[in-house]
Amino acid sequence: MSVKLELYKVFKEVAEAGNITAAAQSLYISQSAVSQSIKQLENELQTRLFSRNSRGVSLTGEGKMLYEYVRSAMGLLETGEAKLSQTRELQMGHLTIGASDTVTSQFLLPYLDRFHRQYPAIRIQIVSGRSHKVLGLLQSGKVDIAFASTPADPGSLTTFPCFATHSVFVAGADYPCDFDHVYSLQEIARFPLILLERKASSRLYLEKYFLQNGLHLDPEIELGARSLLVDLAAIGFGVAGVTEEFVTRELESGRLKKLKTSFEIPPRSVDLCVLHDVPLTAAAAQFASFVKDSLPLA
Amino acid sequence: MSVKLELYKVFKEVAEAGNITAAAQSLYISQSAVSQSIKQLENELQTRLFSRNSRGVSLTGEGKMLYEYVRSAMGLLETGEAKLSQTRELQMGHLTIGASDTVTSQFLLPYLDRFHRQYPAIRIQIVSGRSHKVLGLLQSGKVDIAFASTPADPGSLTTFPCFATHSVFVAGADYPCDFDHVYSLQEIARFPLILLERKASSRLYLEKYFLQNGLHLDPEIELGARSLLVDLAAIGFGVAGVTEEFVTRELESGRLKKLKTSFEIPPRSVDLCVLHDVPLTAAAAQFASFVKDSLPLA
DNA sequence: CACAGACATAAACGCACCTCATTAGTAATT
DNA sequence: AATTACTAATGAGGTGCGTTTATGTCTGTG
Repeated sequence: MSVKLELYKVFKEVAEAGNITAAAQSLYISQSAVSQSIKQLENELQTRLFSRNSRGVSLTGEGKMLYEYVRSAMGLLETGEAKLSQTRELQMGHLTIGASDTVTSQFLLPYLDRFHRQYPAIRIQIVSGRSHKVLGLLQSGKVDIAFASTPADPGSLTTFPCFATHSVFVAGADYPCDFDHVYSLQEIARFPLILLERKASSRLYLEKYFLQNGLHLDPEIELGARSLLVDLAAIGFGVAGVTEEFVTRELESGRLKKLKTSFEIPPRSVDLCVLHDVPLTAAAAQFASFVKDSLPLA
Repeated sequence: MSVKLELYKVFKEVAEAGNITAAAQSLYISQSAVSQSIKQLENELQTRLFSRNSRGVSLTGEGKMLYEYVRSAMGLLETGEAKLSQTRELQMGHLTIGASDTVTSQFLLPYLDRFHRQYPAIRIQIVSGRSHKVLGLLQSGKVDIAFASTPADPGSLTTFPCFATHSVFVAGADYPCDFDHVYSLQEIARFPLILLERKASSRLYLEKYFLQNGLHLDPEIELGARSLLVDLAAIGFGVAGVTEEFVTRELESGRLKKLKTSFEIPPRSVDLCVLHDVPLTAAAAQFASFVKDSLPLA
């Protein structure tokens, strides 16, 4: 291995360009320099690596063989450097996540915990907001990564389904209804309903589902915050349409009870969203990996 | 990958020596040079790779990680170089030859035998086919070297006449003709003729020759394979136009007999063909030399 | 405290590599 | 056939850069 390694860099470039002049431009050096380098490499290896023809150069059989090794070797060095820069950046950087409070507390907390434990030097910032708001923040670069319900138009986003949410109907344990009865859509619609305000995506989703079945949802009460909704349902104000995953605590404690239904509203997915043309910061990439890797491999 | 690759060579040596001074000796450069190289590498990667202590240096965590990549990469380059030198010394590699079955068995066999005996590590592959087919294979790089009847258009080929073939007319020993009579072109043309199919180059050559003398060849029987032609001629079906060199065995055994002719069809040459702008592999060059060197120096 | 051994630093040197300029071959124009 | 436009190769010369030499600094050791 006495060959000057720089020559391999040139070799690789020329092999890929198939053209010394073009390779020289890629390398930001003169054509002459590249030509000399190739000549030198061929001398040192005592092997013809390229055949010269009028439209450029092409690898000989031996050249092809060597190229495979060189390409792999360069690849290794590159990934080595990449890993290095990643770990370096994970020792000083920040990560800004856009997600709703509920998603954060119900789904993300364990990942945030682990991530912070492993990379204590990374400052984590969480911007709360509903789906369409955090997607806006993502587009404008205010957050590195966002969690949102599957957006209608993917646009410049790359989405990755992470968590499933199920819409269910609940009521306070004392509410005068039959918790053993299996309710139909119509029966549910006739209850005094407690729903989130109309701009909440889960509310819209629910409405859409009922509308597809010819039913109009006419809530008794509309609320802006999920906690209020839970409170009102708990004191027996009516039947609340909520996301099951966000009221697990209340269901377990018995404060709320789920109504049996004859229908099942298709689950909605909370997606990890990133801008599809902007490379992630090391921290963001790492956090995304954390989440993705721990998902049930659907 | 803007890092100067030479630095990795130094890095690897230092990592393995665990000692800058020792590494410098291994690299046959000064301690200062090594020290500066490591410093430069650490700067360019913006990462501490070694921790300095009084007895030398040792890799940091990041350094260890990087070292694995560098070691593998260097290993690849080394084995690449090794393979290259093996090929150069004909200790390995392959040789792909395009030639017709007849040329192979009548002309090439002894060379193949000698070559394989001398360079047993070279894998030899022979692709069979007619002249224009193997020339196509040559152009497309499927074979390193081809043997074909002198092609009409040399194009990007370099050809080298190797073997001469003579077109003659033969018949079975019992065939009712006068084997002492000297036949003219016209007389030959009047026989019931057995010829190869029209796409065979030897057939075309024969036709062309007769046409130049104002005669049209109208064969009784056309065949695709030379062996069939021999069989039919042997059982007295007619007079066959064949290449003398390909029926030597039958002529010697007396199964076929040659008709005397007043004319002599100019011999055709089987040429060794290579692409004129692509350097040969070591194996191909060597085989070509084998063939060329043993020819009667015409 | 002096000494040895290891790495870091400074400065000057000299060559390898680069740039520039020209030559030369081939293909595709007209 | 002459022209144009590619290509790669070659020659010459200047200089950036990695090297060497020399010295400094730190740590552990007798």
